[in-house]
Amino acid sequence: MKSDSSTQESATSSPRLTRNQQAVLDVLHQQADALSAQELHSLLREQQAIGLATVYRALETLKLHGLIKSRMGANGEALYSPVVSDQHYLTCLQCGQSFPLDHCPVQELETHLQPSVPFKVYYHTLEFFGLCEPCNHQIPQ
Amino acid sequence: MKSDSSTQESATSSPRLTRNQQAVLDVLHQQADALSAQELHSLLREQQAIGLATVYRALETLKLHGLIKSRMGANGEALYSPVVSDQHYLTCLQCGQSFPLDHCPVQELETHLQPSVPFKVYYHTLEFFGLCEPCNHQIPQ
DNA sequence: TGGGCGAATGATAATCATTCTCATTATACT
DNA sequence: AGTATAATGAGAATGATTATCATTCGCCCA
Ligand SMILES: [Mn+2]
Ligand SMILES: [Mn+2]
Ligand SMILES: [Zn+2]
Ligand SMILES: [Zn+2]
Repeated sequence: MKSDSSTQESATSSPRLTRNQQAVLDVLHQQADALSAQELHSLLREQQAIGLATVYRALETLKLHGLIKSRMGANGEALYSPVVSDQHYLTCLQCGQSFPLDHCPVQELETHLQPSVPFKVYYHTLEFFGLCEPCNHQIPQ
Repeated sequence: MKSDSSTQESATSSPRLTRNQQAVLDVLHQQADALSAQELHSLLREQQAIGLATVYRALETLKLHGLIKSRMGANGEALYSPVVSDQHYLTCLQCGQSFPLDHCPVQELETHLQPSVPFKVYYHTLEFFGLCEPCNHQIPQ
């Protein structure tokens, strides 16, 4: 179970990925949940030498190629995941916990989407915010 | 059309807002587009003395009360808007420009939502990412 | 009406994820 | 091999957001 240098298909034509970009993408594909850049860096370091800046640059490139997406974590860090994982969450505004939805409510909407401007859609983000059961009770007032 | 100190109704029971929290909320209601915390601070300063920290604290409180929501701007700053404005965007991954959608595709979905866990939903965020027409051509490869 | 107290505020420092710089190294191509 | 170009890493810089902490405000009640 290692370096699948096969993870390629995407929204773009033909992404020529560097070894590091491919390594980042592979780790993201191996993980069940979204990872922060720094978590990614730690995981990658277990197998090879790589700088943090390179991880950030790889993430930027992969995102521009429509291969990965990101959402904002509770503590102000971006969480990255492959575009193919169409996963959404209920997120608590108080404690930051995220509860996964069991299916995407806008899957087919994206294809039917009729933008008023020409635009090439790679992916979407959808998230519901509110209060989880415990937090809903201990809210002041 | 000015300072409605009446902007109150929300998802929560009875939000007792401070003068500053109300001022922040009022400015957000007056603006057509989402504002960053620092833009808000500048606008508020035109009418009254208020510290930047207070603006951030007001935003946090208003968010916890389900009165406002935020999305990540292109340059790493959070953009705040009232929850009542159900507006979504196509955002370009390359240049950061945002193009508004003309209607929300998940409006009624939110009410029908059947979470696997008890959860009080205040609002949702939905955004489509990709490349705008100009950027789609000048992408390397 | 004045005192007391907890919440709110503001100035400022601290935090910390992300980005920038720049010297070095790998890669592609002839 | 030799050169041009892109990628990399270490570390410094950036900048939005948070934490501190001393001061002030709003509010209740004797
Ligand atoms: Mn989806
Ligand atoms: Mn909506
Ligand atoms: Zn919670
Ligand atoms: Zn663009």
